[in-house]
Amino acid sequence: MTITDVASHAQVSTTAVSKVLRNAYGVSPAMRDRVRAAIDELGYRPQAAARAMRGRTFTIGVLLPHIRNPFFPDIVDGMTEQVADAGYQVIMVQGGGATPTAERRAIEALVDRQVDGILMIAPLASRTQLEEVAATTPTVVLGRHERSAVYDSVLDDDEAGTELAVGHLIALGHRRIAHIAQKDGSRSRPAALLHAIRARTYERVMTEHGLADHIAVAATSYTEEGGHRGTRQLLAATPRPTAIFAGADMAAFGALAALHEAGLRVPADVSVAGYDNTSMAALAHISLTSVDQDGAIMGRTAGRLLLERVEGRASSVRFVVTPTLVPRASTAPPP
Amino acid sequence: MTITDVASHAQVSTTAVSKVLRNAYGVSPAMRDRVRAAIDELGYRPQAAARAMRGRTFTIGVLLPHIRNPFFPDIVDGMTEQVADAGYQVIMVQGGGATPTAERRAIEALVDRQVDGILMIAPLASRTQLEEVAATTPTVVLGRHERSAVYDSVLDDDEAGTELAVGHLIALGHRRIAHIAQKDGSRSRPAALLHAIRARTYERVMTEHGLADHIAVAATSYTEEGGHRGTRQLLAATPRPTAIFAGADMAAFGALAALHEAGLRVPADVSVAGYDNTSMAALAHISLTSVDQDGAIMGRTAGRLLLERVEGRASSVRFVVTPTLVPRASTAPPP
DNA sequence: ACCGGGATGGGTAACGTTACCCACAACAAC
DNA sequence: GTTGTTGTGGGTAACGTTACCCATCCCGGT
Repeated sequence: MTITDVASHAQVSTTAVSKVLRNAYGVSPAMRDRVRAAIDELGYRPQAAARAMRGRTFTIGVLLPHIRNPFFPDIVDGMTEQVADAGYQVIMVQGGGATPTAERRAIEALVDRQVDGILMIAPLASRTQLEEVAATTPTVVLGRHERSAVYDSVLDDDEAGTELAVGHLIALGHRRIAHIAQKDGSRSRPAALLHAIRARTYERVMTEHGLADHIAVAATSYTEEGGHRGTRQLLAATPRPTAIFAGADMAAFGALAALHEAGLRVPADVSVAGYDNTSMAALAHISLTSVDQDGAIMGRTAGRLLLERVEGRASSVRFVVTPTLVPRASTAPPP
Repeated sequence: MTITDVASHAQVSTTAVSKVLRNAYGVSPAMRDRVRAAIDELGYRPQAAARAMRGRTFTIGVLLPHIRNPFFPDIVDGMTEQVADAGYQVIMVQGGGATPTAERRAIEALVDRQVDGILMIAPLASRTQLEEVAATTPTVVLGRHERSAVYDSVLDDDEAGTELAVGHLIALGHRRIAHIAQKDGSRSRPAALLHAIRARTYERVMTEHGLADHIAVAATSYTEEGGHRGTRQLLAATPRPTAIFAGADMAAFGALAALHEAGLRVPADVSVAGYDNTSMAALAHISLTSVDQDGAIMGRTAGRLLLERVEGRASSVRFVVTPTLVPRASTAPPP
């Protein structure tokens, strides 16, 4: 079932069919209808691979660190909503999270498949690597703060978000506030990555409030397991922290588990705050104070920017959303 | 950067390069080394689209109902682990969950991209539709109980799992046990889908224990929102149920939220059990009794079966995992 | 009657890779 | 010496689609 079959069935040339498929110029309404009818009748569907050889694949690739984080679906759904109408399909690949090698392979997989645009969520790769990809394929990077002339950026103001969270804990009277950060395996360790910003801002805010001596960071990862391990490290200190600011809700969940195992009550003994305001954080049994960033808008914007780039825009755009604090029951004044 | 460039750089034919790339027969070790060197030197990467025109794409497509359910990552990770060594890349598409139209589009997207194999997780499509796809592309269906000669099945013994959960509640002394099920939008409504099995088995177990009069089902969806809405429906009955068996952990989380809002304590007033034993269920603050099924093994097996089919196996395989019950603090004797 | 130009449709050469064949050399068996 | 056989390498025609170009036709203006 190829374009040739459709052409002979509709008594037109393959060129005509191709034009109809692409809404190209030079087709009379009569022919369009005839071709459309033939396509429906035969149930024809164009092969993406053959299209890729000459033109577009109508595919947007999304690189996710992993699909465990409940914040990513918001982004992906926003993206899908935005590009579906234009006939684009969203495909996702997992980047393997902590190891830059796995991420690199995932990005290459998207490039090899000639997707028309790539959204990379918090990639670990060096800026040079990202720009190499962006030189070939329209690219939007989400969650990194550096500016680039070749790709667009969509990000949350992580400084503001961190200030909100840490400021909230300080306002409650906490002084020994610890932080759970993500340690990535990359040698280059781009300082512009969101977790680096959050960690740095945590230290800055602590210092500005005269709490530099109480800075304590467990560099594990933004996962449940990382939060668990990080909390155990932090609890080993004497005196132990009275509050923990986790760089992501997932890590905060792990922190809650570790605190419970240690026999500590939240928030009576230790307060916990997260970041991302995932739906799980709102559950009554968890009720996690968290920083909210609008993932759906970020996803939609990323989609729009990619479509613009596919259509030819060359200038670089930077879109920043402002986070808000959602205080819940996991934070309270220190004991 | 094409195969021709590599060929001329290595002073061999394109055929030779192609053979090396595919590990095909008819290459001397000397030539293989020479070609490999040229490939590395030039940083050549084969274009998936061009390969797809003649041969394989080395891509496995995974259809997910959505990426919000924390059980799916286990499956995807198992799959990835299994096929990565063979050089395959896993790409994921979202099926839109409740609407068969969105799912159909997602499946078509995978077929159009000529993936070498497809894993469909709990698809809603009719068996006929699935078999049409499977006739063209090696297919593994996860979470459906019907037998097919053209695709392989990987599933959890949902009858056994449901018996464990409902039996556990009955053994605790509950009689008014309600169920939260998934209502799919399909007209055909395949009875072999996992949620249909769970609902049917729930009714059977209740009946077998003489509790037919206490059967109460809220047909919403296996999501947090569905669990929330379903629970509100169930609580409207008088007398209200003393236990809720949600067909999935996600729905159980929604149930916990709704119960909390209604001022009911878990498990003192109402017990709650889920299915999937997601990592969230284990959190101390939630401590949800749940049915565990090994997603990693299911994913690995699905990967193995797909690779076998790509290699030519035509017979049909069915792989069933046996679930276990993980009792936690969300279930207790009725008040 | 002639010309110009817009609208419409088609012919055809790519795109990068692989499957299928064939060619040749080296060597063993008769 | 002839005949297979095996190992090794290359030539080439596809695969399905689109971009580019060219051929008509029709209409209005001179």
